Amino acid sequence: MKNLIIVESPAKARTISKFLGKDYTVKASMGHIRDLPKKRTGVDVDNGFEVTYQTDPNKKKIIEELRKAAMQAETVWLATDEDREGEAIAWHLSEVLDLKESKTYRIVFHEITKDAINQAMKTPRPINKELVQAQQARRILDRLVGFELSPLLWKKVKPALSAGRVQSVAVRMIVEREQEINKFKPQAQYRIIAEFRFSEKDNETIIQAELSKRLKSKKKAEEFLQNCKGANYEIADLEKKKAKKKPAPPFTTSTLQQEANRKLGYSVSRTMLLAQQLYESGHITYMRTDSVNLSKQAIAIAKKTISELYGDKYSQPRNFTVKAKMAQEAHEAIRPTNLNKQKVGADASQQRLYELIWKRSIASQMKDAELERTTAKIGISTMPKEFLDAKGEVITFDGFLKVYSESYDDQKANGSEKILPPMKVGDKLALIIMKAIQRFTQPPYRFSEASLVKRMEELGIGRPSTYAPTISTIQKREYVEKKNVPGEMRKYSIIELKNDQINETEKTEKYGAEKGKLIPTDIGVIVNDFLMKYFDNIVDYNFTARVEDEFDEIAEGKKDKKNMLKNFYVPFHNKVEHTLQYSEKFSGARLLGIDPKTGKNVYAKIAKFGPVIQIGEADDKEKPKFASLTKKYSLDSITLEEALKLFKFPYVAGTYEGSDLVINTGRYGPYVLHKDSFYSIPKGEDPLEISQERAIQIIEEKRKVQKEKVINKFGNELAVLNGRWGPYISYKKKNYKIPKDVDPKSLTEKECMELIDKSKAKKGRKKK
DNA sequence: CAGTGAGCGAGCTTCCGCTTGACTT
Repeated sequence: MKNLIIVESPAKARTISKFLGKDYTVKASMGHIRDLPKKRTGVDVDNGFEVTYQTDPNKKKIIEELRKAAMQAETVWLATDEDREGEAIAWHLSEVLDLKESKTYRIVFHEITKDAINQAMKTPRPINKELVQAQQARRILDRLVGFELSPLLWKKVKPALSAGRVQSVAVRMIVEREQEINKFKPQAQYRIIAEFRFSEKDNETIIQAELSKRLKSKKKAEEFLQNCKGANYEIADLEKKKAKKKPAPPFTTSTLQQEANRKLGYSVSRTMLLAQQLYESGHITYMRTDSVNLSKQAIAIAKKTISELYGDKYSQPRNFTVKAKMAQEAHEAIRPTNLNKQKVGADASQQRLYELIWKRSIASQMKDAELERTTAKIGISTMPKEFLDAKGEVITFDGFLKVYSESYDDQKANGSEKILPPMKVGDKLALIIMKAIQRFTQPPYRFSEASLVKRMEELGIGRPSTYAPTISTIQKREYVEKKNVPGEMRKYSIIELKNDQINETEKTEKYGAEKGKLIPTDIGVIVNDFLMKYFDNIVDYNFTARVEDEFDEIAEGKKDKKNMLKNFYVPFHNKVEHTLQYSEKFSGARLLGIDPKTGKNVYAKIAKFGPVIQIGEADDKEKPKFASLTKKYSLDSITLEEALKLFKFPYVAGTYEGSDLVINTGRYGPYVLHKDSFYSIPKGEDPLEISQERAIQIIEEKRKVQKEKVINKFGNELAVLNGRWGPYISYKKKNYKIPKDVDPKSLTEKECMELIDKSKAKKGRKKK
């Protein structure tokens, strides 16, 4: 073997090996090949922050393969990504594979084309040791922060919690957003809208207009309408303005996650899974990137495709520059590998994601859209200083809008693109109706997974490869929950002026409802309070930005890794030690009041197994009593009355079939206990209010499901069962799918075994 | 994929970034 090229991703390796001849073998490292130990820090803080690396046991096979290939090769080309992590991977490879400097070259390329690779091989360079040092500094800092703060949380708050440079700031953003919303006091204002028609020409067209300012009180709104009684209206001024809209740049990981969430309703992890599948089948470029750059070749193909599909006048090749603060741009933007393919993907959800990527990439290479915005000012004879505005917008050239337009989180469904009828200054208008509608100012929106990623990217916290995992971590630790907020009802008033009569009516509206948003839990709030109190420097929004600057200086050789780490670690570690020794247990205890029965204090706090109510003090002779909070309540809002009710558990809701129906809450939520069997009470029901009838209903429902569960049984190990997602085959504790066109009831034992064999065979193929 | 139902104890938990499998529905 003459040449061995090592890249990070196997899909990339496959593509490259197609370009290159027999003299080249291309292999993938599958990311990092070794790391700090799993169970201990692996950093000798007293000895210049020397580290111990361990090879990942799952990577043994790959490493052996690479080592063998490297020994056989005349030349080894380390072609990992051109960023801090990629440089470190190259260095680890050279260490672990014991590569000889004389036959090892470090190369980088940004486009996966034959030319780019050949060019890269003409300009090899040694491994950049400073950049590797910077990566080590990053890794060590994250490890020390995570492995010192987490155990502190176990001791002071609750076991099995975690904290880190990235996740703790993400939680902080969600907690603070919720606090802002709770603090928010809506202000009422009045919006004046009016409908007119022309009094001297065509009577059909209705013109809608609005007062540009809002009126602060009901009194002012009434006055305004009073003053309009008997008024004449005419067009006082007409203004036409030309405007342009530019297409958004091609997708990065973060913008793809946001748009797929807004337009397709995909979660961040679903988007990444589908994108990975598209990437592995060769349909799109790499999906973890912070670059908006397109290759020259891609721009050229886009130009050709746009001309063919829409005509030359729609094409406008463009280069975009990065917006993201800490972008490292090791890859291109996310785009179709073949921009002339409009539709690809193995299933509907892949196709929809691909279509989105295709449209965004193509639109980014198209002309600006041109618009004409018209504003007509309508004069009111009784109030010479006030004007109502009628606004219209016409698209004079659609440009990129032909293909794609970006969505926004706060997009309001008010269809602003209205067209105004032809009119001129002096045209007289007749009022049909004028309304003063009470409107309330709005609190900020809660974060969705995607808008959280957007904010993280703005602050430079996390990387494209970690956005999705971070979001799942903070949910797994139960710091935040993804939930729907039902919203509440409120009244608002409308004052109408019609035929010179003023009428007031009251209406009801729903407000504050949100879907799939991130909401902090009690534990999330308390851990954040703890970190804000003792480690505000770590959860500072600019902490990452500041250390990133220092990592850059290390990479440029201007700063020493050991000094940087020492300057951070010494005060940090002292603070950890000090907190460990001197601070009380941090339970977020809140005194709710006095228990009328015992006269003892009632607290709401976090205990070892989550949020509880405690009656009495820990150092009393008599041990305090505890009750867990049910889902409905949170620590910072539960009242004394509600808290005392929780001590009702376990209680008897009635009897059934001669046995008690006992209601209780346990490890997995509230349940009904009846004759030694447990029946979960569905989420959303208040377990304190379970009647005998409801308890019986819950039991009967479960019995019915269990009865219907077994469709067919063949011996002890094989059965056709009904599960949450429909019928399936269960065999030796493993489950197998039943094809859609097969009737599960008619399946024989033999047919079942055939299906099982088939699915095993399929798996075998996939492995290869 | 369907059942689990704590709370002295002993020993465990944890970070961020790079990758894709193995699992399944």
